[in-house]
Amino acid sequence: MKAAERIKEQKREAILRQAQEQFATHGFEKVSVSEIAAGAHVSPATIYNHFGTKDNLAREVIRQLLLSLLQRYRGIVESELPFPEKLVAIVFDKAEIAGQYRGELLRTAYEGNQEMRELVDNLWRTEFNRLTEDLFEQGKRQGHVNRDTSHEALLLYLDIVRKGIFASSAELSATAAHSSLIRELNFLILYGLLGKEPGR
Amino acid sequence: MKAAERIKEQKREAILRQAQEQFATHGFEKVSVSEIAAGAHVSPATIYNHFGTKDNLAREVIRQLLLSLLQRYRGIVESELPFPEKLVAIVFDKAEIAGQYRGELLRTAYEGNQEMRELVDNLWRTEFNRLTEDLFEQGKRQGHVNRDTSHEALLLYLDIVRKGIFASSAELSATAAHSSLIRELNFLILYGLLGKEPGR
Amino acid sequence: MKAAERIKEQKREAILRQAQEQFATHGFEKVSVSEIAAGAHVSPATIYNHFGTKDNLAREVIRQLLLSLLQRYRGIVESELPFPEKLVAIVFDKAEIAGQYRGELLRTAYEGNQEMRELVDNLWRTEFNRLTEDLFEQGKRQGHVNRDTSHEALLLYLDIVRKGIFASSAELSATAAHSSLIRELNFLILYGLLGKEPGR
Amino acid sequence: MKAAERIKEQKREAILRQAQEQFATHGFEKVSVSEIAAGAHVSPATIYNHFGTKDNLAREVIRQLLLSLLQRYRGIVESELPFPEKLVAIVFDKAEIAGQYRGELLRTAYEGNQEMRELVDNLWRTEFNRLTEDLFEQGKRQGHVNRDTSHEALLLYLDIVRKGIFASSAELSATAAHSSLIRELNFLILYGLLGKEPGR
DNA sequence: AATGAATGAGGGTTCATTCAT
DNA sequence: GATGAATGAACCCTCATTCAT
Repeated sequence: MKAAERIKEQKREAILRQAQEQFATHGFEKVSVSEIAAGAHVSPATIYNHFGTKDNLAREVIRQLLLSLLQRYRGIVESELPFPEKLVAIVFDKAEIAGQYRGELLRTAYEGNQEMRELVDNLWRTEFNRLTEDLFEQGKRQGHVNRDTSHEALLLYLDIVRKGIFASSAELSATAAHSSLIRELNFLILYGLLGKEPGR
Repeated sequence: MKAAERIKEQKREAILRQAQEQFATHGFEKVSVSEIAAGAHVSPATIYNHFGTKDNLAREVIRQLLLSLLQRYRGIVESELPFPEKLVAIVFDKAEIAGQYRGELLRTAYEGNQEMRELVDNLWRTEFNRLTEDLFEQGKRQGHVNRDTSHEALLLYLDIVRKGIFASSAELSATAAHSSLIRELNFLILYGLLGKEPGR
Repeated sequence: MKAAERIKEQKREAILRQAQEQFATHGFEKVSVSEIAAGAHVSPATIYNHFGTKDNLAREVIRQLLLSLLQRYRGIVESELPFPEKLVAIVFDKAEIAGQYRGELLRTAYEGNQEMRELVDNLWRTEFNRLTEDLFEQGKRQGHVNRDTSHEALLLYLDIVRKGIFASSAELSATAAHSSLIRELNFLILYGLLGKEPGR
Repeated sequence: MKAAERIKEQKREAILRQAQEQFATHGFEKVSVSEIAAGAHVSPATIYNHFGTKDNLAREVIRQLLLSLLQRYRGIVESELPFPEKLVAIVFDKAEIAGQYRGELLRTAYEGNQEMRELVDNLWRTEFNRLTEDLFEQGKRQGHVNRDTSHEALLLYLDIVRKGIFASSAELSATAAHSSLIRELNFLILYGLLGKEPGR
């Protein structure tokens, strides 16, 4: 019995891995269940036994993604890094790039399903935001961040930059070698278009 | 004969208008050619006479979008606004929000077609970038922008922030009323997370 | 244009004929749209262009059946036949046998669709019943039918016998040759199990 | 070992009970083997171990049904009721209503299987008919039934009325309260549309 | 040049059935 | 003997695309 369960679990994960990969590469609509099945060396019917619906499969992929994202995020926020480096780490966290397609996927999953909405709301609007507030509290306490700036605005800016980086990830990875460009980009994110580095 | 040509042109534009609208609202995959045809009071076959392919239609929609975008952009860059306001105008240009779905559309169009790729590359990487360089040259000349920062990095940052704002446009429009939040966001974009406004 | 419309109408009718035939022979669930399509020398997609849904197709089949049934029925009731022969004609009307499967089909169509329900209710409970009442009024006036028997009961009995004959049509047609058996059956329907023919 | 066999028998019967119930409620095609399995707290594979095929299961259900029907029928025929009441009891025997769906089931089972055909033929055309002949012999001996009417015709009429009542069972149960209607219906079955009750 | 009808290819999904455990 | 997992085949349906008119 143990062996059978292990095999089942392996298939389930193969399916999830394939789905995650293909959705990320080609988008939810462009990937057929048969393709995922083929990629996971499994019959389409097996996918339905496991997840019931293509939509459900997508939701499960998102759930896993969000959870792993949260874990990485918490790891960074609670690490011993200096505050500015935490910011940079968060903004560039490669794992997030896997979430590039979250926009599209989330819309599909989020709009179609009450349960999913609750999961995302709970996770994102509670856990993520709480962690981010902790982070900026640190930043303010250590004098890096302007005390007058509201948490709301900080959160929004961080989110925008992250999303923009996902959306640009193709170009970014193309120029990844130009580490000097990345350094400059970091600088712009931290000090803005018009800002000047304190010490300069 | 003039009349016949005018009618033909009107149909073509009705199709493009419908396509642009529906793609933006429901996404490329979710809109069928028949739906566009119905919306434009035209037979599906007519769409094929004009554009040959659904993908081609999408490409034409994008082409128009890019061209109009470029025009608006040029308008802002060559306007008489003070430099920081130009930046803000560009970043928030509402028209861009109409292009929110470009991500999805572009993928479809860009990946599938050599010609399209060339168009986008020419337009974006040439025209847009040249305009943006002009802009930052202004900024540097007027002392707003650090001379040491490369144009490449400035372009990238600007692009990231714009894309991030598209991706967040739902949340943004929800909180549009909170103009104080928007003001703070502007500040963060211009002066960064750690920066301090010169005069403060 | 006329030719095209004629061809379309021919295809539509070929589909309906095939559907009616196959549904009657094998039942709604056992017949696939592809089979009907093959039988009508048409692509499955064409069936969907014409009827939208397998259920809808079934509904259309029923609608036609009911309407033709009503017409035959009216023909009999309003004919010049003597009253007892009208009864026999109605009970045995061969066309009704085509409706053998109405039970199953009707359930599917009736339960699933408001519009259908209204059609059936209107046709059956209004037209059919009115005609039947006319019929029995004749019978009572001519002294054939007991004035004390309610129309409701007469209707019900007639319906039961008709449905029973559909259900037994296989056996009946097997013994159709035995016209003496049929004559006896007529007698039983008219005078019952215990009844005695007036003149005997 | 006795215990093991008893358990096996219990499962078999649970499966049959579930199958009978679900087939009667939703029809053969609409019920999946998995649903029956779930209802009987058993794995689908167990059903296949016991019955080999969904069709086989249906046949077994029918076999049981026919046998129990036969028993009830024999009970009525051999009872001490007066003849006319026996007729009424048979015609309205509620158990038959459970067989309402026999039409559909029988078609599936009967058409698909030689063995089944033989069973039904044996049971129905032998046992049932013999009992019915006994019944009408009683009726004739007691002077209720016309001696000139052939057994064949009496059998056929009885069958027709019974089948018609199944087919109308929905409407009948709807008006079940109107016992006066039922009384009238009985009268019509016994004395026909044109007949007159002897004593009246 | 425009159309309406027709279709091939493919998509999501279900289910009777099998098989290793 | 019983099971849960897996699957092949089929089903209903959609849609980009073509073609006769």
